[in-house]
Amino acid sequence: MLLAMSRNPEEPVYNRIEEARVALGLSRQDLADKAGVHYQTIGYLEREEYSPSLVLALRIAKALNQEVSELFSQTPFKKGK
Amino acid sequence: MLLAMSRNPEEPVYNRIEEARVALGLSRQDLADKAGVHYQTIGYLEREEYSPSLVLALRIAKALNQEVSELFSQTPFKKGK
DNA sequence: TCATGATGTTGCATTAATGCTACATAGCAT
DNA sequence: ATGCTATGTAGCATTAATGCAACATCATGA
Repeated sequence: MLLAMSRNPEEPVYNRIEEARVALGLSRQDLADKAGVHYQTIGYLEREEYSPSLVLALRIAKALNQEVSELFSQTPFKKGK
Repeated sequence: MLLAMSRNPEEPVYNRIEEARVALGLSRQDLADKAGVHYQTIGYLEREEYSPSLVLALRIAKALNQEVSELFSQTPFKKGK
C-alpha cells in the first residue's frame, strides 16, 4: 500500500478522519455527502493513500466539527486522542 | 484575474500569507525556501490564483508560525486581523 | 436464502497544483 | 547610469487529487 504522496514526495499526511467520522455515527457516504465529494474519496483519505487539497480538508473539518490541525498532521497521531 | 479554483469550482480559499510573511520581514523567496517550494508558487498563492494542497498549507503555516485556520479560510478575512 | 449496506480494490479520465524558465517592471541603492 | 532585489505575467510539462464505474467481500437482518 502506498503512502499519501503530496507533490513533495516522501511527505505523508496523517489524519483521524475515520475516528472522527465513526464517533459521529456517520458512514463514508454520509461524510462524503456533507463534504460534497465522492464516497470513494473518503476511503482513499482514511487509508491515507493520498492527502487532500486544502479546500477539501477545510470542508471535511467543518463536516466533522473539528479543527484542521486536529484532523490532519504531518506527524503520526498518538492513538486514542 | 482568476480566483483560486479548487477541484470544486466556485469555491475560493482566502489567505493571509502575504500579511504574515511581510510581518516577519520575509521575501517570497525566503518563505519559499522555508516551505520548500518555488518562489512563484508563493506569488500565485498570495494573489489567490489557486489554493494550495493541504501539505503545502501545513508547511507554510509552520514556516510562518501560524495555525492553518489563522492563515486560510473559505470566507474572506476582515482586514487588519 | 436473499438482500442490502459498508467497505476495499482496480482502472481510467480530467484537471488543478506545482516546478521551472524567461521576460518585464519598478524601486532602491551605489 | 547601472545593478540588484522583489514582484508580476505568461507559457509549458508533470503529477497528484478527484470523479466515477465495476466488481468483490463481509456483516447483518428479514
